[in-house]
Order: sequence, then structure tokens, then C-alpha cells
Amino acid sequence: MEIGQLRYFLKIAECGNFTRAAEALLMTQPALSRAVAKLEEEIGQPVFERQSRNVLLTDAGRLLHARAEQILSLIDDTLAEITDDGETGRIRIGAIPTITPFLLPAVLRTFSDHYPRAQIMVYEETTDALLQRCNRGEVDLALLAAPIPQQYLAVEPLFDEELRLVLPADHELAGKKRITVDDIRHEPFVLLDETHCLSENVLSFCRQRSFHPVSMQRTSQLATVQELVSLGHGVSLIPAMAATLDTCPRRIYRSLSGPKPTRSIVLVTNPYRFQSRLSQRFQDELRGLR
Amino acid sequence: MEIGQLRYFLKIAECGNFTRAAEALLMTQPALSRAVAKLEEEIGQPVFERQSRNVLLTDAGRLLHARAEQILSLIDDTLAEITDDGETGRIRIGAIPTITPFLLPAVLRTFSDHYPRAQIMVYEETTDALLQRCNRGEVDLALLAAPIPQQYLAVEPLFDEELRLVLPADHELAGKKRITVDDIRHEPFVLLDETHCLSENVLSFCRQRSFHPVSMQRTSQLATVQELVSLGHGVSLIPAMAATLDTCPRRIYRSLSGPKPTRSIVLVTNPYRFQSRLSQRFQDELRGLR
DNA sequence: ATCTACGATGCCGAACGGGCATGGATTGCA
DNA sequence: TGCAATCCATGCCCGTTCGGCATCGTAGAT
Repeated sequence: MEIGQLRYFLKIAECGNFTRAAEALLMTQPALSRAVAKLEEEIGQPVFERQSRNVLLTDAGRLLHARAEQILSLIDDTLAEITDDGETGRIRIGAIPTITPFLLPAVLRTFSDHYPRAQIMVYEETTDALLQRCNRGEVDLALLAAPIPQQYLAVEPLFDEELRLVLPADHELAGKKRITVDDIRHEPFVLLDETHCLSENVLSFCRQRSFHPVSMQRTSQLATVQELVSLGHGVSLIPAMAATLDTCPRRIYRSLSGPKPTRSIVLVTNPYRFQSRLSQRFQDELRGLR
Repeated sequence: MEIGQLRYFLKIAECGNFTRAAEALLMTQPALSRAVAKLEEEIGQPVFERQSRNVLLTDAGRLLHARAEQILSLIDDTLAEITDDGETGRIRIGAIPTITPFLLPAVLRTFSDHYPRAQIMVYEETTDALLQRCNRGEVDLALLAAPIPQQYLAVEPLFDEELRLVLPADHELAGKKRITVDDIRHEPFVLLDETHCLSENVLSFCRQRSFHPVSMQRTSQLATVQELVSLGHGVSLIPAMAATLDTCPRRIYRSLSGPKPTRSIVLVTNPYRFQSRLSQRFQDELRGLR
């Protein structure tokens, strides 16, 4: 059993097709066909069930598939670990869109100053997509907002962040000293669409206070939410770090009196994957935010 | 990084010497030298520090060593697992000498009847040696007597076994109805030598009863202990399963009155190693003894 | 100073892996 | 029904690789 064979095997399993896998592997289909034949000869039974249009994994194939992934990632990790000097290398950071622009720039700035030879990649996607990437080892760490559906990932709370009420500058509540939940119970809300977990954080807060925000307008960007609020389409709850950076005079931010709405920012990593020293140092940087 | 390279690497690390490793690998030293050079080129740094008379692992080499062992055993396990039909294959059983002849024959008999195509190997060694083998995956399971120094192994108690007093048939205590610890407190003892854990079990029992057996004669086989007892050299404490099988009229076995000396027979397996279905079934057989 | 042990290197042949062309089987469509 | 398309297997060929043999360089040991 050779490492190359395992890589071929996994790619075919992924493509479900020798021909396309061969293309992806930059080799010819006959060569691939032969490699598989050899693997199957070695383990004494077929790993693929050849159908007319595609191939399926046999029982043995499914078993091998699980193991091959372990073996290959162990090998990849080993190479990464040995060549890890703690200074060079790549960090792949995942973060949801309601965190990325407010939290990452400052952190990345200081980190890049310390480790100028580190290559940093940022994946800005939804919670679900990033959790998947984390599981597959496609990102080294992810910055998300709780709750995280439990998977085989390490979830470490970093800090709780207030969600602040944003109002049009000329809103009647703008002059009120204390604004409570009851004041906004019947205000129309502007929210992010349901792919963003922030809207779930907000709705969850509302549910706990036994009200369902009315007449919601839903958009895909926080900046749009803010603009719509300015234009009088409603109010919203916005992460404090976004509120702080907003200087537009046509809307104002207020903390709610009483128990404040918050979201919990967490660091998610995959304990089954190798963490480079660089990645560990970046995580330490993040923990410094606590 | 290729699997063959890793095997070569481990063998050299084991031998501490290219030439001898090459012999062990049934290849020439130049070929091995080249294979290592290639590996080192791939990972960008030497894995061995060449000294005049031998080679040592570098830092990178030590790291690779740990990983290579994981990778190779994962691969070996994968192959074993895939080709595992639950009927054929090999079971490597470890057992200490004071268990082997009394417990194994019956178990092996019935097991062989059920799985005639299973190849069974028995390693009869000391506790320490078997624990090492278990750690290295050189045996699939081991039958030992508690206590087991804690390692990364699964220890499962099977049953407690009484240690019975063995006396010469003409011993003055032979006619006594109840024999207690106090009766044998000053009897000379015949024990196995210190490589056998049974002697430790016996001495431990004695210590708990605050006496130190006197005038010990120590031998390396239970049969010798029994013979020496027959000849009047002293008394001893013998596992019940050995006592039961002993039909010699020149010595007799008696249970001690009061809290009985026992030893606990345990099944030890390595949870980090693949357990073939055959091995699992054998373990089930053993659990049936409880 | 010479010998011995050990790893590295030059050179060569066999084996292996992969490319190209093609075959055989199945499916979809005319 | 027949033809084209798709897909995997096989025959053949070539380049690379791997391992063997011979030899070299070096560092302890005698």
C-alpha cells in the first residue's frame, strides 16, 4: 500500500469516476485504472464497484476511505510539523461576516508585524460552511458566534459582546434616557437574512423577552442594515464592535437598560488536526482579547 | 514521503547504524543511504546525525520517529482490518507462566473448534515483557495478574482466583480442620523467583498479615515449587487452578480460613491498536470465564 | 602509520509508473 | 435497431526510479 495509491483512491471516491479523477490528478485514466487495480490486488478485494456510469465504494472501500483520510492527514501534518519553524507558513482563518471587518484587521495588523513571513488567508463564510471547513482541516481556526452545534471541534469562548440598539438619529426614542426592551417591543426591526447567525442571536434575545420583532426587512450585509435604519425603516441590534466603528451621524447607538443582549464570540479549532506553531501563536493573540 | 522510506527510517533508528539496518532490511547499505538522503531532501533537513561509529536522531528525526510509528501501524491495522473476515487470521496471546498451562489449554481448545482457521500464537513471558509487547502491538492481548503498572493499556478484570496453601502430605497441619494465617506464620516458604508476579502476590498477602515468610527457597517454575513442597522444603501458596490440576498424593491443598489470599486475573489490551474480529471473539471467550 | 568500520557516490540494469492507442461494455438517443 | 458517447480495462512503449556492485573518503582503533 503506497501513499500515492491512497491519494488516488480518495480522489476517485470524491469524483465517483475514474476519468474525472484522473483529470483532477493530472494524469491519464489508464494509469489511474492500473494504480487502483494494483491496490485492489494488494488488499485482495475490490474497493470500487464499477457501474456503467460511475463507481461506488465497496464495503472494503468504505473502510479504506476512512483510514486513508486518517493516514494522509497524519502524513501531511507530520510534514507540516517537521518543517514548522514557528515563523513561516500559512494560517487559514475562518470568520463570519459580522466579525471579520471589525475584529480581524487590528489583530492581523499586529500579528503580521510580529510574523512578517506568515501567509494569512481569511475565509469569510457562514457558520455552517466554516464548521465544515474546520472539520475537513481546510481552515486552521474559525471565529464564530455561539451557539455552535456540537461537532468534534474544540469551542473556546473568547469574549461576550454587547448588541447595541441602533436608531435613526431622529427617532422618538433617541432622546429617552433609559431605553428598555419594552420600548422597542413594537418597533419594526431590520435584520440580516437567515444565513447570518447574528439574526438568530437577535431573535433569540427577543424570544427570551417574549416578543417577536415585527415587520422585518432582511438584508445580507450589516452596512445595509445600518443604512436602512438611517432611512427610518426600523431599528436593529448591532454588535458593539460594529457600532463603535460607525461614525455616521444619521443613526445613533444606545445600550438597552436592564439585561443586555449579547453574543458570545468563540474560537473554534479542530483538535484532530495539527496546529502549526504559527497558528497557535495567532490563537494566543486572539485569547489576548479576552 | 513514502511508506517504504518510513520503514527504512524506523529500522535505521532501531539499529543506530545504516549498515546493520540494511542487512535487516535485506538490502544494501548504499541503497538505504540513498533512500534516507531522498527523505531528508523532501523534508528539508537531516533526520540522522551521522557520527563516526553510529547515527543519532536529530530533533526532526525524533519527531518523525513518533509520527512514522503511528503512520505505519495505522497502515498495518488498515490492511488487517480490511482483510479481516472474522474467521481467518492470527491471534497473538500473551500470558504469564503461572496462568498459561492452567487456563489457556481449555480456552484454546474450544476456540480452535469454533475457528479452525485461526492461527494462535502464545507468548509466555513476564508481566513486564508482555506489557511492552502489548504497547508495541506485538501481542493482541495479554492475560496477567493485577496489579498492572498503569500504561496506555486497557486493563479489564476477569476473575479473582484463590491462592491455596500447599503442604507436604505428612505435614503436621495436614490433619488440622481450620488452617489460618497464624498457623503458617513461621513455616518456611517456597516461592517462585522475583521475575514472577505470583511471588509478589503472595508476599503482598503476607505483608498485609504482617509477616515475612522465612527461609524461602525460590525457583522458576510452579512445578518445581510443588515438588519442593512435597519434599518437605516448606509450604507455599498456589493458584487454585494449578492446585485443582495437581493430583500428586504427596502434597495436599487447603484453603486458608479467614480472608483468603487471592490474585486478580486481568485481560490487558491496547486500545490504540486494531483488534481483529477474531481477537475480539477470543476476548469474549475469556470474558465468559467471569 | 595502518587498519577497520561506516556512510556517501558513480555507474549500471531491472522494475515500475505513466502516457498513448485501443478494446469492450453499457447507456442514451435518433 | 443502430450509432454515438461514456467509461473502465488492456497492450505496448518509454522514462524514471530503485536497488545492486564497486569504490571512495573519513574517523576512530590498534
